[in-house]
Amino acid sequence: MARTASVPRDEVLRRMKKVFRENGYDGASMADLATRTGLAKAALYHHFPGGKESMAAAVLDDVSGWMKDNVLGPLAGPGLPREKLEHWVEALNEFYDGGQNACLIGVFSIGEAMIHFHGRLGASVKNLMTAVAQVLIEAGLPERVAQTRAEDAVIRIQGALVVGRALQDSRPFTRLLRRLPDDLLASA
Amino acid sequence: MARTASVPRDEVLRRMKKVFRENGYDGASMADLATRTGLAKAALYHHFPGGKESMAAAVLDDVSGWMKDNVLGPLAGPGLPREKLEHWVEALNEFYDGGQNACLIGVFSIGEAMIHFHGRLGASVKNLMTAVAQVLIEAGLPERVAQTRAEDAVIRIQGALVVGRALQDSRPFTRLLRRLPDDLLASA
DNA sequence: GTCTATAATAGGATAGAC
DNA sequence: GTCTATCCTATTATAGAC
Repeated sequence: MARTASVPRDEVLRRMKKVFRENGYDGASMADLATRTGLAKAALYHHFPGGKESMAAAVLDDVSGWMKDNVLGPLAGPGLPREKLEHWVEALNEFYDGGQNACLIGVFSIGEAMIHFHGRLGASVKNLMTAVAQVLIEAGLPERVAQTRAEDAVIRIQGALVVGRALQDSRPFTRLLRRLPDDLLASA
Repeated sequence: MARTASVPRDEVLRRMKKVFRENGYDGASMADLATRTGLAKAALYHHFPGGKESMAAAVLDDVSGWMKDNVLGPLAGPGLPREKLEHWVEALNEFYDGGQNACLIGVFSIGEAMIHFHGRLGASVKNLMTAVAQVLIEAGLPERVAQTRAEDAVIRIQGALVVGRALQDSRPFTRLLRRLPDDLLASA
């Protein structure tokens, strides 16, 4: 499993993730993935014998790990609610590159990818909503309000990414992130 | 242009729209489109000589027409702001079948479709945001607030469709529609 | 581990009969 | 207007040398 080659596995995953985000699952061809990772198709199959599906799964695993380390962990960890939410939106801004990157949850929820991955996509959404709601409960909001707002936050993030792509304008996303902590913490 | 055949053009467009919504542009194959419309591939090419791209364009035209008749027109027409917004969410509920149908704006904003249609997608989003903002201005909200809320409404609709798909649960969308008019008209 | 070459299949598009 | 049959390219995937 040790990888000492020219393109480290992390970088391969990073580049594949970019291809999937831009083209979706059905729109991402092995030729794309090979060219953009800098590896020949056969080399990709060496690392991911399951083909495109296992490449997408590996990318999702990588994203899940990042989310656990940079979002779910910090949200569940110590700190003031507001500070944790501020840290969260900063992490989101980085992850989605200010709204320029699509989210794989949206992109993989149609076509062939939906068949393979809908379970994981739903779980990711649920985990995030639960983690955000928990922070809002810590902040003193009633559970029901916390859950409604957490759902609304995830909805808005996904929606802002879609609208931003359609308009080719990252401002809806950055505007959203700026007011999200205040909106979430407003008195009930 | 008169069409007297077994499957009328409107029905063909309806079925193609369904295929594109479920599979995206890159994920919708000519074989799918042929099977699901009930026409042979060659018959589809007879009606849409431009191939898949012009089929998607025709579907987008059809949707634009529906939106103009059922959303943009009514929003710009006579009536109380609240009644127009209530009518709007009813139309959305019908159009997205209670959240079960994806929106082509989101689905076509990646891959090959993004290249062909990003202009139209952005225009659709802008038109809707403008129409909603105008109703809010009629309702007495300051222009800046109206625009912010209209953007937020479109963002939430798109986001609720994505989250609903990922969770395979239409409730986020129906919940959103229920509170949308109140949220939009709340005092500034 | 990586490559070139190639097999096997699916995809978009067309020809030509009816 | 619709069909069957076909073409050509792209696509997924593998073989086998290095």
